[in-house]
Amino acid sequence: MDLIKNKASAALEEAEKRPAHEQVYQTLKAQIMFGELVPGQPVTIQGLTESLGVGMTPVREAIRRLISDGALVFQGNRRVSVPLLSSGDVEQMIFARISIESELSKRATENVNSTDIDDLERIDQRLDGTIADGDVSGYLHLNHAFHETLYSYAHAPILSDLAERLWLRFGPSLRVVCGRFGTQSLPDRHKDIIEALRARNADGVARATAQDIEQGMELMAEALTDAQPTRFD
Amino acid sequence: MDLIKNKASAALEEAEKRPAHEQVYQTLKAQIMFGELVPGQPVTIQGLTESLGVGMTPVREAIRRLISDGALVFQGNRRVSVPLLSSGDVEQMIFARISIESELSKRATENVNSTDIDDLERIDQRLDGTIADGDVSGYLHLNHAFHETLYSYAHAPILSDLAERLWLRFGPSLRVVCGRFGTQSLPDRHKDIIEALRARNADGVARATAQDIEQGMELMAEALTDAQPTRFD
DNA sequence: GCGTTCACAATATGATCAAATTTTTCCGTG
DNA sequence: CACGGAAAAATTTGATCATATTGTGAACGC
Repeated sequence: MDLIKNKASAALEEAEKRPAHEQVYQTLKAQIMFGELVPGQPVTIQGLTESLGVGMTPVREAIRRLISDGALVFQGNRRVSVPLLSSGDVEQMIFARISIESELSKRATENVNSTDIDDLERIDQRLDGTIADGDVSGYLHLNHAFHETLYSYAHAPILSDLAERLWLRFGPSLRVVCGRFGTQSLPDRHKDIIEALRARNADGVARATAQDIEQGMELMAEALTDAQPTRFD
Repeated sequence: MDLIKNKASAALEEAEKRPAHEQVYQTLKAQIMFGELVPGQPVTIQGLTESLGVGMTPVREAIRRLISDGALVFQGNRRVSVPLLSSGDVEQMIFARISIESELSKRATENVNSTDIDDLERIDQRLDGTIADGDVSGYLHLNHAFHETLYSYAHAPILSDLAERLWLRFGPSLRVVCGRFGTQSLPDRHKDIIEALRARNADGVARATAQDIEQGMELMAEALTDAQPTRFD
């Protein structure tokens, strides 16, 4: 009897060399960060073993990692789900993101060469395309790529890791906001960032990054308090 | 009537009932944070299954969580070990710790009552005892307890989580520093923190916290560059 | 309503397979 | 004959799975 592989497992076949638990982790991470899972949605081990076509051990390990990342939450009674953010959570993330990511963009400015900036600009142009098309998924991927690429120039793995962890936390909720308001209402400061980068103006890059973050996160905070006026604590 | 359960036994049962993977995680976390494992030391799954007396699945899950925490590193070829910090790593952690933990102590100041401050002072007094006795292990535990308790007053779980993650990263290396120089050479600003807390001077608390962090981390940075003058990249 | 029972999902173990490191052996060279 | 290095065997460790056990929530009867 040959097992018919579904499309979810087909995505895994790309890098066949890596261990299964690593592949499951990367797959789930992308699904969470780019909002393919809805906040509050329960995540079951057995459901994933079936949809991903692997045993439960790799799935368990991936879920543990994502819980430590804050990308999933353990609901006490053996239940795991995608986190629902409170307005307090978002407020803390705004502070942390501005602190960490401003510094990352400042450090990136010290190290970039013009080729790097060109790469960044190309990503931003494609990003504009997704906004024009209303392509939410593409927008989320390219917006992340823009920031990740910028921060990679800082050569600061520990700070980058902290930033990545924060992105994982708000990914599902950001998707909800985009789904509600569309991509049109998501202004960004990427042009300012690129301009300041070309001028090698580190403080300007940091300031533009902080504004970019604040704009996006404030929008998310509003949408969340709007959607969940009451929370049961 | 045996239907009535008393609180103490219920709490005890709850502690006993924690799943094995959770217990393994907590055990390893403490061992790493308080320096019972040496930086660079390899960590094997089978070694832990024997020393902890549990199966490999709980051990694997705990290790995955700790890798996501940055408390353990995956060495490419399936090997896991306690991280060795470079001076660049320490420098990034200084920035991140000061950013996050200053904010936490600032927020804590807004929420504390005098009982909280008394608790903190009691911890600090016991901490002084361990310094006098040269009790490195006790020092590490109580120093952590002091900061964790202070930050818990901020009611900012996401920021606290980021801080905890950083503590896990430098725990093993801090232990090395203490082992080398003893506890005498570790000055802290805890008295300043408590004083500013009593005055409800949030900026003062934040400043004292930043100084406390900077002093400790700088000492660690010196000791590390001293111990590992050359690194092979 | 309350208590018991039932079904399902999660936890944990041991077995099995694969990969990597270490040790051993063998051959060639000085 | 001794030494060094490469190849191969052996051992150790990691990865995955199948299965048994346990706990949880829900349905049912009282």
